[in-house]
Amino acid sequence: MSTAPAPRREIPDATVARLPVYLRVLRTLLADGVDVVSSEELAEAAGVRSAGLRRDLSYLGSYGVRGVGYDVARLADEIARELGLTQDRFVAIVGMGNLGHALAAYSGFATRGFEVRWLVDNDPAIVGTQIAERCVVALEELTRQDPDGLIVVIATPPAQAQDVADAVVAMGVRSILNFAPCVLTVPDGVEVRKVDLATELQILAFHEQRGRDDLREVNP
Amino acid sequence: MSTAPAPRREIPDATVARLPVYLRVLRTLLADGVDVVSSEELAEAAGVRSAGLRRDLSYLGSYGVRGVGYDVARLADEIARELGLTQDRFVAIVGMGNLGHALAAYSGFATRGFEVRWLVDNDPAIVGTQIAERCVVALEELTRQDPDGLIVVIATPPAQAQDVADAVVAMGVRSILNFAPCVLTVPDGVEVRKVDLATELQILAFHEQRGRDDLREVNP
DNA sequence: AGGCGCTTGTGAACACCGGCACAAAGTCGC
DNA sequence: GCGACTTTGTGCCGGTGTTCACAAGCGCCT
Repeated sequence: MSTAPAPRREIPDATVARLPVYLRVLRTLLADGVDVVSSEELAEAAGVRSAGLRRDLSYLGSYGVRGVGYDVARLADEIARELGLTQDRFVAIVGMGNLGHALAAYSGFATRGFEVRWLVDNDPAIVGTQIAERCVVALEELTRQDPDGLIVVIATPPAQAQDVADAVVAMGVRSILNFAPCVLTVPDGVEVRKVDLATELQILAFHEQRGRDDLREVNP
Repeated sequence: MSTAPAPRREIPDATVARLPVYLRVLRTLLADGVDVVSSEELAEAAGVRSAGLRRDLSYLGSYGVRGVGYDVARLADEIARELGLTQDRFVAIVGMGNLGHALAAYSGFATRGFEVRWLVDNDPAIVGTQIAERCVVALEELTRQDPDGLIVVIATPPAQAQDVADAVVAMGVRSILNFAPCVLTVPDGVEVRKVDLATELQILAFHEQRGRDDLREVNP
């Protein structure tokens, strides 16, 4: 089954976080008919330095050709394989409020290889209705499904997020994307990534203030 | 107006990214009537180690009392001040598709001190309509406003994101939160943070695959 | 066939960050 | 007033990530 000798190298987290960006850029290039790209060009398009890009790619193996560059299609395949996108991945969105609703209708998941298969809510008034051409089910229903390759997106109010996390961890889910502004406690082996919109704004606010203060120092 | 001598210390990015979390936890504690908290308790609630928390807070100054802990209200104020939340901050959301729509209706902004003041779209069929009790305006209208303290959220399709960024940078905006899956190029002094949902899923997919591979090694 | 120019892959130095462990400093009880 | 206890703030170190700079390798041209 394995097509390559599997370098089985340890890939740093920082590199893993950038691989999806490279993959997106590569697929854009592919759609534009570009078949070879240099690290300089790819780095420019991905918003990183070329040296860092080459080091990132070196963790995957030696897929570049010196004096030429990287084969776009080949490199895209290798990154997709490393990210585990060769097998099917499914998404369940829990919490059909404003955000969950928007995520259910968001087309960006499907175009990047993720099928939104379950929409979940506990409000009896919502369970059974259709959202984005999919039927909303109760959490109990979800927990009876196969957790293999399933990623759960939590878009509930913060008060219910931990309960949802506990339930899906119990059914065997090991990947959670949390939009609720709260800290989730999960056992080892379960990966949680959080997206907190207000936090992002506050980080921006800090930098904007610092920029203004710096300006004030030279311009009192 | 400055109550403290302004330590003017350099705060590491990693610390800045955690301050909003501390602030959120502190305000929850405050609402529960807790007025003093130890680094151990606060770290537990924030999902970090106590030593790291103390180091983070030490960049703000010495606001703890040895043998006792931190005054919750005082510490929350200091963090809010450091994050620049003492002055009013406004948000403009550009792109009223699924995501923009949900963000406009999302209550989490207001509760964390950000007022969504402008909703923007270029579709003439949408401009002038009401979303979440606010009138949608054209991008031209936004660029005539005062950029001071304004944060622009880009929720357009990727093809238009760079144009929007160029326009708001030209009007003087220095903080952008980008939801479009593309790289934005901006001048120095402009801060861009990106939130890419598909990227987050791909990172989770990688870790899930790695976990499965690791399992296979001991369980062939 | 051989040299030349271009690009990759990586060794090494550097900056950053997280954690341990402990001294400094404050409170509480008597 | 003083000693014991508690908790903060920080010096130090190991690991991680990033950048520079260059040798190695590949294709092209003559």
